[in-house]
Amino acid sequence: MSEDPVAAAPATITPAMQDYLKAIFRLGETGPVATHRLAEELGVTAPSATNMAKRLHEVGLLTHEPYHGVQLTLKGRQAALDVVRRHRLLETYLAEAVGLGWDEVHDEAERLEHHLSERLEARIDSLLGFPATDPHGDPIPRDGANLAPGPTLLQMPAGSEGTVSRVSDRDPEQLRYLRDLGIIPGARITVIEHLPFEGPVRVRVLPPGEEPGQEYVLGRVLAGVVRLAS
Amino acid sequence: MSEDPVAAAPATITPAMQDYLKAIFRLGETGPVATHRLAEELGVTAPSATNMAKRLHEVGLLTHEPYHGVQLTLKGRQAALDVVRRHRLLETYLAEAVGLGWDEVHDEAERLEHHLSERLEARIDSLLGFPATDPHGDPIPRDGANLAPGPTLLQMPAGSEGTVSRVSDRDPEQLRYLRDLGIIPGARITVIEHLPFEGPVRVRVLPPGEEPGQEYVLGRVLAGVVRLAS
DNA sequence: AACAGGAGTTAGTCAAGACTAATTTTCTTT
DNA sequence: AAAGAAAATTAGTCTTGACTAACTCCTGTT
Repeated sequence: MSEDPVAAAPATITPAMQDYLKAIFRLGETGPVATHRLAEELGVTAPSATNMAKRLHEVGLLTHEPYHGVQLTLKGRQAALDVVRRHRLLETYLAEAVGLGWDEVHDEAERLEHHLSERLEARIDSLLGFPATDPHGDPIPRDGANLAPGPTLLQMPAGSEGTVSRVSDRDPEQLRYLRDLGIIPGARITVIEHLPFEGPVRVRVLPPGEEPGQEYVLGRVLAGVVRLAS
Repeated sequence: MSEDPVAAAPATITPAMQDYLKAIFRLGETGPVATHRLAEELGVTAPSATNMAKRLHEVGLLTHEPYHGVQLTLKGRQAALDVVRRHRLLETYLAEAVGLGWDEVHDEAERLEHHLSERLEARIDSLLGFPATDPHGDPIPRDGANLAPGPTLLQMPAGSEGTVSRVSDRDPEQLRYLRDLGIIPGARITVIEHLPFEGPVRVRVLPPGEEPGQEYVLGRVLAGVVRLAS
């Protein structure tokens, strides 16, 4: 009897968890994040980071490959975006409506971001006129969609599953090829494994409507062009 | 070496401690507070309350006479007033500046009150023009000064008339109901009669600005929650 | 190919704060 | 004055999230 690898929704994401997710999001734009970098970023010891990594892995917010760093799952990425959104919205509000200095807002937002209800978040957003960026010019994520175009298959750890959101439209040849494989927006896709030495990616594809699902191996160029919904 | 009986300043007062102090302050206007009342108020079990009482005693925020309840020390009372002040200031701000409804502000303030920096507290106070009372009519403590609450409708004899000074802010349902009746701070109210056998109370209400006045019958719970200016 | 040193993990501890179960005090009622 | 009920406490457990100490894995040198 082992844990479900496709872990259920975490009942609640504690403030500490939110801080870790946010830090991983910030550090992890390009690949896995080493636990010691995480520890350093958060000002905790290395074992604390490992420990939290294990727990976040268990609730399915990230994947933790022992000795090789952590990577957010789609769910984890969404949760991180939620926190970043609240943080930047608060910074904007504190600067514009409350009149705090732009050097003061970060610390205040850091304390409040974990305790903002959805109702209050929405109200502040609307009072500010749905701003696109915070006072430092950083974009404020909205609908989980805007900030990032969504990760490519290359960036997703083995085992993760998601829905294809878009496919680069540059090369008609590529597009036709991918369409023949059923890799089109809306298709469900599972990353089975990354083959070693910068190798290709094995995936299982479930085109919308079709059932059995089919396995393919995609070269890195192709895998880097397919993005999942974030 | 043992603990100093005249305990030193507690390094930090945790959010949980703040909630206990606030509840004791609210319940303890007249003498010691029984731990089971405290537990009930906070929605925890009796042992949890006893346990926290012991810890707060150790850091000198209250005195705990085993089997005979707790009482705030001066330091504890001051800490409680700080929390109450932040709570009521936040309620006022959320209602006046953010535009939340008077039945919504309590819950939001409850979440944020533990994470308000002194800087932000002072800024909000000044933005509001140093208000004396919150939207429910409760006084906002300042410099540790506090005020006696007026009598409730239950305590007023038939025939007496007065102005509503404050309404308990605990239950949004109650608040909406009372507001619909025009029972808000500033309304004129006359107690017509107390119905027999612990019965409800008949009152006439004159909301501020409105004229004719209207008669209602209030259950004892509701009547016990509406206070008149003293 | 061995190995040093750094990164990562395991094991064990601690404090806050909640819980249940069992026990003790105090109060009320006959 | 004794019995029961109600209130309070003790004892022991659990979870979260941090820590130190000790061990293991990985990698870049020689």
